[in-house]
Amino acid sequence: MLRLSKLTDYAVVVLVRLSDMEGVQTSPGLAAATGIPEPTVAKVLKTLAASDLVSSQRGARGGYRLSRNLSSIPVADVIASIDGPIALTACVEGSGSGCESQGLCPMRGRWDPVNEAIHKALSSITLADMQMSLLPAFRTPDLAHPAAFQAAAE
Amino acid sequence: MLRLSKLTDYAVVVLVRLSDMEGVQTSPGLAAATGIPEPTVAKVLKTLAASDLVSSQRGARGGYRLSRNLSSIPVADVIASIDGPIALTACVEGSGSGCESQGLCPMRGRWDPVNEAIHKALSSITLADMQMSLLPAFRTPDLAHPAAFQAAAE
DNA sequence: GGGTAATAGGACCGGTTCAGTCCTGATTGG
DNA sequence: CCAATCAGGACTGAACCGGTCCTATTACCC
Repeated sequence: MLRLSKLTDYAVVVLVRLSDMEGVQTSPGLAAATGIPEPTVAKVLKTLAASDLVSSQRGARGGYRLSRNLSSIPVADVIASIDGPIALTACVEGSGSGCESQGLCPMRGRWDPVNEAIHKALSSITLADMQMSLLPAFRTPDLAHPAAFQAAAE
Repeated sequence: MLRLSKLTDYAVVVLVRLSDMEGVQTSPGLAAATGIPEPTVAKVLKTLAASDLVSSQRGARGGYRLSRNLSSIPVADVIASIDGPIALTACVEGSGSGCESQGLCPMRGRWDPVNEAIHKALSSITLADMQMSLLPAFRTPDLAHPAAFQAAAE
């Protein structure tokens, strides 16, 4: 199957949760609220901040907040932020030399229409859509008792 | 990015090439025609045969042939054959016990609309579409001199 | 001004997955 | 009966990824 990176999954959770909370939120705070380990939440938030999906405030009393509304964030943006450009490809881009079978790669351009279709599909779904597809029980978590999340996650 | 398995890429190449050739083709023959190593071609064909995308003939003078026309094979079918069901997911299915955070997984069902959109997109594109998006030079390879492919691929 | 709380941005390690190969058996034509 | 071919699975080496941690840097607050 098309494997989605776990980090992307976390990113969606964190962003949705962030929209439920008021003001700036620290990464330890979000970790407690989501049940995701703190270092991992921090990593995700740093990546999201680099793509301007969240804005960050450094220093004491700092933290993160959404830089746009959930309905203005297509899931394509989140995937692109964490996993890189959306493209179904087997060719490794890091190699610099391109495909090993230089210029004769029979794949050249073959997947383009597929990628285009996928990108279009992912751009039409926003985080607000994903938020709504949750079970109601998880839509408005009891923020007064974040520990309940921790316990349940074990 | 959404990584596509290399085998799936090979599968598309082999299927398109298969449609260009007459009669049943052996896997060594297709390996020579595509420049893909023979054991790998054999593995791909076995998998495709298990999904009925190609039909196989065992024994001497046996081989493979397409079981449907290229325009009747959505790329979704090829991906599903090689990579398994099309679903963007971070949850590991092999685990049997499902998500570790039993029943409280905040993801539950969240990606469903996304998967649906992707599946729809991939079902609307056939191998015939991908064949056409090739550079003309590679559309009708010189089958009389398959060695040219081998040499160029090195 | 100094201490504390928080983000920024890497480096790093271990586990998992995957591409690729090979081996043994089953089937069929000559 | 022999040779050619597919079927199916085991195995290995390498690449990738998740997760953690460490060291700056920045800003608030006393």
